[in-house]
Amino acid sequence: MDATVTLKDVAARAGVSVGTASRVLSGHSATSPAARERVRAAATELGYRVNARAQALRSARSHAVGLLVSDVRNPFFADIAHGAEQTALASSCVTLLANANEDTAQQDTYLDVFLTQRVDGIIIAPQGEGRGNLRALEQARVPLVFVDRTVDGFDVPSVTADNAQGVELAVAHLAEQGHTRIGYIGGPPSVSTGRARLSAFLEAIARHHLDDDPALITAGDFQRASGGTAAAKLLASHRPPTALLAADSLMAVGALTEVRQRGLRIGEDLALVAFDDIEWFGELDPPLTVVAHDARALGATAMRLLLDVIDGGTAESVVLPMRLIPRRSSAARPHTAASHPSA
Amino acid sequence: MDATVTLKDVAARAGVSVGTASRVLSGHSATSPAARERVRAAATELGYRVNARAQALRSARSHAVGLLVSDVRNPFFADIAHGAEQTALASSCVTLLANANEDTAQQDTYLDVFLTQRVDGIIIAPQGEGRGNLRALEQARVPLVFVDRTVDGFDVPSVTADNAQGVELAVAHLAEQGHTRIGYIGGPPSVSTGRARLSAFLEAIARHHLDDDPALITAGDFQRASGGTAAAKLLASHRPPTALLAADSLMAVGALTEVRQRGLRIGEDLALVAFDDIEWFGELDPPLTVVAHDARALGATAMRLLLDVIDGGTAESVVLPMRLIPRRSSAARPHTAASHPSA
DNA sequence: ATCCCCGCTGGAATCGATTCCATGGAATCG
DNA sequence: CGATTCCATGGAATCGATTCCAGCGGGGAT
Repeated sequence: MDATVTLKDVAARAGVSVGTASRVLSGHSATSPAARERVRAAATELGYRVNARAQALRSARSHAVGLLVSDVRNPFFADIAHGAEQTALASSCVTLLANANEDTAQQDTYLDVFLTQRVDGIIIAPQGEGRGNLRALEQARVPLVFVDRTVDGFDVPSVTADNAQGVELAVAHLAEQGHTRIGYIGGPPSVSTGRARLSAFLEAIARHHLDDDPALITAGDFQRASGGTAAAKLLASHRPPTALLAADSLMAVGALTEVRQRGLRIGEDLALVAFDDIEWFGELDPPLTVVAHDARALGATAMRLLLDVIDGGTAESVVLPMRLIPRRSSAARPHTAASHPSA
Repeated sequence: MDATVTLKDVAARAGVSVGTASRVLSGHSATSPAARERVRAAATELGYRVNARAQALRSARSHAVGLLVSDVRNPFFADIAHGAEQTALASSCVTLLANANEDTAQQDTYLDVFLTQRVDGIIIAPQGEGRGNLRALEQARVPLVFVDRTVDGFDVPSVTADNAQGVELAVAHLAEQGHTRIGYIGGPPSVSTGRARLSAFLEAIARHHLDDDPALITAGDFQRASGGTAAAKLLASHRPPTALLAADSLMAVGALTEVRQRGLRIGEDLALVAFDDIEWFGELDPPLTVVAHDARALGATAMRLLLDVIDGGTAESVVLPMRLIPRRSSAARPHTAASHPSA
């Protein structure tokens, strides 16, 4: 049971050489049944556990992969982390967790640590323009997979959500309810999902012949507070929107708070649709309509891709579908909204 | 920039032996300024990065620590993970994340993986009675720290919340509002926090001379669904409670849903207080009164303790205080509750 | 019966970094 | 000026597991 039991000890107890012991335990080369049995018995009796560090030094694999997200406290990334980690475990790989905290410098710090630890591969929801260590990764030929986000100019397999489809679902849903003025609370242009969702929104607006007033377009930073600021700006405008579409869940919560403080009722005076489903969005009052992707599947798929690349395969990027989950927050119809007390 | 640059390459380029190169880069032994400069320059030019695996094999430290929680998707554990991980990073240690999924078998699987990876130490929010691999850890003398929960019979430093104080705060708060019949939705007796909070509740009830009707005590499993079941049972009883106290956040959400479905209004017909503050509890309608501990501090403190133990120190267990955050969900006064429509 | 082949084995090299040991040269002191 | 000390350094052993290589013995084929 002691962690300091080494292969040499096992070999000695079994009365064979370390070479034979290794062959038996890794099961690769031919070994005699007698040796096999004795080595296995010795290993069990001594509580032998292979030293992954030594193994990693000799062979190329370390059975450790890095996962770099912006913040696990964001339920969306927590789901990704969980999906990735469970998939890794099934291949007996450990997951090194890293939070970039929306900070490019810390992202670089962690990539450096990953490189030093000689991980077998890295899954990352990248920040910024991909200058710093992201390039170093490519040059070091470390298997890499992007999840949720991508960076232009990198030939790296990715697992993303179908943002265009998601936006279309949301806009179509609101248009169907009769809304023509939809206020958009977007993400930062420095993140690929921020850019993709904005352009998809502009296209969807045009496709559905809705109001393309530039005053209806705002941008936040995917954090809660910015959602409130954006909502305030939209609602204070000359002709306020009758519906809001927020590009992520945290900004949606910020918007929700702001709307309430203005005495407006979501789902009655104003419709609200958010990206990313979070377990408790259905518990809010009113429950929030969302365009959701399966974050856990995102993480699990990314890990599968990564393990494939590590094994020498050539992974193809995957785009997962989004789906609309209509709840009460988008029950508002514009005529009602038109009569709401202006702020 | 290539990951395959080795110390030998650096030494060759600097025109010194590997021994000298190692001494310069680790900065331990005396080296001449000339050698220092040449080695450093060579290392930078080649983009040398020490191989942590090889380093770990030779020296005792691997600069990797394991963190085992039941589920990162639980915001409480996500906070712990974040706090722990950031603290580890400051000591340039990586954090291996593991989800036990409330499953003792998977907990054992992960402990095994950690042992194989030869981590420097492990932080764990333990499950079960501590049979399986938890004992193996103790025997292997791997530095260990318990977080949030403990297991009887283990002499392991821990970082926990002051459950007794938290329960007292909650009960005192409700008693002050005039409640005498408080329904308790507890955790599983297999988890230390479940046991501690229940006994603290019984003591607090006695101390405040409140109704000690055994029908007011229920237990769940810290998962959402069980909170709903428990609430249903409490509310269907002959003399339903006028206030509910839930031993964790997920069960509180379950109870909330159940209460709503019965047409009762939290904060008016019935008071609800929950353990664990979660960012969006203030966004619920009504905002939830909670007894909270700083989960991030819990994780950060646990990591500090662990790093201390790894460095040969003898860490003392820490008990962090809890505090009451009163919000509208506990504004209900019992006389109102008494007149609510019975289910 | 001889030869060859194949399965199994022990021994040794290897991965990359650390650290001990011995040595050479310079510096210091009597 | 000679002897002792000390500092910097190169070389080698080491950590634990894998894998190549050579050899040994047995069985089958001719």
